[in-house]
Amino acid sequence: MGRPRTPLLDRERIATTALEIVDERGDFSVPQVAKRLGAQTGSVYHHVEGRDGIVELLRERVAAAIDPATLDLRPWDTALEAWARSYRAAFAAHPKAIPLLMTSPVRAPRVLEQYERAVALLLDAGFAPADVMPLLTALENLVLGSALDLAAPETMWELTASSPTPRLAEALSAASEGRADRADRAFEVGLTAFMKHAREVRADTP
Amino acid sequence: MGRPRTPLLDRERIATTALEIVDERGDFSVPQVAKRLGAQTGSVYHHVEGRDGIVELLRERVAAAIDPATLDLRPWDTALEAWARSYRAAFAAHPKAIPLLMTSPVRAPRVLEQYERAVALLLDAGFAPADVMPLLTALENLVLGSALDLAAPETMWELTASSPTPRLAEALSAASEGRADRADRAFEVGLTAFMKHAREVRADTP
DNA sequence: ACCTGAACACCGTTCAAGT
DNA sequence: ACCTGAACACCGTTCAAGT
Repeated sequence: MGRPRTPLLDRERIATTALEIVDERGDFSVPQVAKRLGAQTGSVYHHVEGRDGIVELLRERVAAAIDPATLDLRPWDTALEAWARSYRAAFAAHPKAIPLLMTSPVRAPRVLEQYERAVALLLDAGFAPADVMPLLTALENLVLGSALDLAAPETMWELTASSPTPRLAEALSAASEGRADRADRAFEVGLTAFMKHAREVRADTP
Repeated sequence: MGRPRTPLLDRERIATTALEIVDERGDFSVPQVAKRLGAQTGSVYHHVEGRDGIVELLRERVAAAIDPATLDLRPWDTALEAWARSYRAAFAAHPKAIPLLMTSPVRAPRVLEQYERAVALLLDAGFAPADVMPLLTALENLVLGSALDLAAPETMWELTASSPTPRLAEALSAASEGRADRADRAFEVGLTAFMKHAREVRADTP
């Protein structure tokens, strides 16, 4: 046995396969990845820092879909809003992966760089330095919270006869149907609220 | 062996022990719970629907700390804001448990009942039925997203020399120190924005 | 009814041994 | 350098057998 002529594994293929499995099943294991690539479980550890390393790879993969060009837009609020939408869309493309990726925030260099540019955007727009991080963190919370909603089970609001909830039923039927639709609308509400507040904070900055 | 004179296990003790372990280690296993209660692993399955059942128990436990009396406050915006704060505080009391509980939303009868009352609060305050669920879902996203932030690792913004981020560093040093503090401020920003938006939506409702 | 003890299939991780 | 094969400690879950 030993080493094959052409390598079976590399970080690229491991990440692709793991994401494939997660998209299908909502989770993955190292043996599953290895088997799908025709290798032994142990071999994976020569390319990647354990299971956690693969998860981090997935985080970077998904985050790579965030469009950095949004931050070139002007004025600042158009840019920030477009960035937030692109950020959420990147996660929405892999709904089953969201619980796995959500545990810790994306801190890959590529994303850190975008935060750097988002900070510059706000500072150059006239925001007070002390206001910038709380605003960006709140925006990140909004994006991740809404993405989590996207991953929630479909029968979220199963109304049982045991606990009567007539007003909730009324509000639910008045809302549009479909869970993606519902999640999208909630995101829009949150984003609208955030952007409006951000504009006011800037207007109040001397 | 067989059955002891006084039962070793019940749902109550299983939940308490599991939460204890999660608070300490950030995760738990069925064998760990059993061992701490002096029982065999298999015995746990006589009281609880597997590991997932225990997680659901934890969700209910943590959610039980949400103060329902907040929803009795008036006017409606005071009530809604107090409820959101209590909701988040319930999760904040068990930061290490958050990633475990976040995967699916709390849908225990006790919490569903509170949503029923929150819906009634908004309907009675004059909100349009179609606006209520998007608003409440957005508020839930805000609470959960901010709770997730609370569970994030401490060294979130580790700035490496490899990718220079001077503006980010500037914004970070201008913000107050401490991760809990930072997370709290971001939550306040989000909550302020949301409440302001909700008041405007109501004012625009005929 | 409640628990034991053993079994099963599956993990994540490490490491000597091979080419 | 890259992979195998085997090992280790640990899972979640089921179930006959005991009292």
